[in-house]
Amino acid sequence: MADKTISETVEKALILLSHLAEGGHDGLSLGEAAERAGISKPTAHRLLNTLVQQAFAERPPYSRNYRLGPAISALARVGIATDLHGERWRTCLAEISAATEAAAFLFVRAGDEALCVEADFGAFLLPTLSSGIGGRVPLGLGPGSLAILAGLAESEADAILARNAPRLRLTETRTLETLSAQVRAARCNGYAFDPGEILAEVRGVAIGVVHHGNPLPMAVSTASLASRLPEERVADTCKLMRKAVAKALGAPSQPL
Amino acid sequence: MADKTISETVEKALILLSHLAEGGHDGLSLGEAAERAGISKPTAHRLLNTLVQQAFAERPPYSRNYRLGPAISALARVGIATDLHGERWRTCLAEISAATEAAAFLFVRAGDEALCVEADFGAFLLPTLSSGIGGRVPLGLGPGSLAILAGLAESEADAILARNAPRLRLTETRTLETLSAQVRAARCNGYAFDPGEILAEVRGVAIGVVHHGNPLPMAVSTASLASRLPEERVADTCKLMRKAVAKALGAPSQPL
DNA sequence: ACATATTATTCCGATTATCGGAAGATATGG
DNA sequence: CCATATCTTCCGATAATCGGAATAATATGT
Repeated sequence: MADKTISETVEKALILLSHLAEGGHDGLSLGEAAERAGISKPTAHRLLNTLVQQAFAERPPYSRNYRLGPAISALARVGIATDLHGERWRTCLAEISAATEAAAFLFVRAGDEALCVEADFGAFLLPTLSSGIGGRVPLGLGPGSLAILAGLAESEADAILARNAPRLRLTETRTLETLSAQVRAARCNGYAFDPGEILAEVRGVAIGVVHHGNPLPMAVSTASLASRLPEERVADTCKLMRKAVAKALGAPSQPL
Repeated sequence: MADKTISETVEKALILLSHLAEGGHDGLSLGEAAERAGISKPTAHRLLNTLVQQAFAERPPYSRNYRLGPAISALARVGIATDLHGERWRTCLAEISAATEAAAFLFVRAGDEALCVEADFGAFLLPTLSSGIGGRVPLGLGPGSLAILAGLAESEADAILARNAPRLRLTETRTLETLSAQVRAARCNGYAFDPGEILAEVRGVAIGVVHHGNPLPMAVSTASLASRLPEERVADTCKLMRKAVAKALGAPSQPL
């Protein structure tokens, strides 16, 4: 269905690999992994074994699951040490921060949380959910989280929201249902907006990072004082963010 | 030829991916990548495109090369933040350090260098080549480097030695040829030994990390004062290191 | 600016690996 | 110890893969 210049088998293996990250230290069982990746169990089995053989995955001694392996760790250490993409994201965030007079953040999904891996507070120090690089937020809290959820399958997003429920600061007017609706809205708008719901007077906008049409489990978000981000400027802010992210990713512009 | 439970296509793609790390920021051209991975150019082209489509690779805007992509960076950040394997390696190094009364290090290959990603100096502060976590050594200098080279194809190892020649402290008795011979010896012995050649009075032993029979571009090494590591204890030290590494990797013991 | 060499990309038919249902094995829990 | 769930292996029909050769795009030298 997709391009003819693409190997479907490898595509499945890579999807499987991406999903393995969600299992964290304990990994995923064969069935879980197969289901999340949308492939049959025998096929998943063969592909996972291939990943294991090449050390991209491994099986914890105490269980029959699969988790990310030493080869990924090696790539990770090298990637971090050589600052593989950090500089480009920092540039991206700096642009956004400068143009919007807001703090800008890059989140990546880590299991059921969003992990802040880059941040640019610009000239203004704001209280934020993640409080900067290394900070974590349960998926469902704040616009960055919502934008990441919007990139996932709806059933998966809802499952995560349910698991994170205790940490999502739910109230009478803020329920799992309203959050799920916000995720759907984000999916359809292409951005997530928090009008000061979580931290009073702090507004945020976030967009998911899309690479070649596939949503990555990453999001770029901004946070600013409500007075600095009137609703009518949200659309403009988004356009600006999308442009900056597209530049960071290279040529292929962000869709929507 | 190999196991029937393994996908050859995916195997090739993963090998390709591993080799992409060697290109650093500039990446590798199609031809280079295909050659290093040992596959034909059309196939490499298709597989690399698949990697690009899934964001595991990307093409720098200014060249036609391929390099590691945002998805790898994302996995990397998550892996580091959740300390995916760090704890196990630290335990491994601590065991080695305690048992041998020597400093212990974990190196991973980063292009033409070895990058120290974990270190345990034990009770003794020694001068070392990499001087600890984050330190870099050109491949060819020190036992850890040699052990990594020993895990590569001979032609590739020699090519790296040649490129690194200016940094390898060559002398009349220490030439590219003797180094190449040391790599071959390490490949056949299963360990690399430095009898104080680089830093006087500092001896080191290193073994490559092997996962399911495939050498990973990683090595565990020790460094201690010459008086503490007489030649006759080298074999024992190696056995001990191999056992510790096998434990760190899970069940499958280190061969040789 | 043109010609040439190099490298990347597309095409396509023969080959071969892949896919997934069903059967068998292994672990888990009562 | 048996029942249940999950994982793993088997195997033939199917469909994707492979790589040589042709073509296109880019880099290099004059």
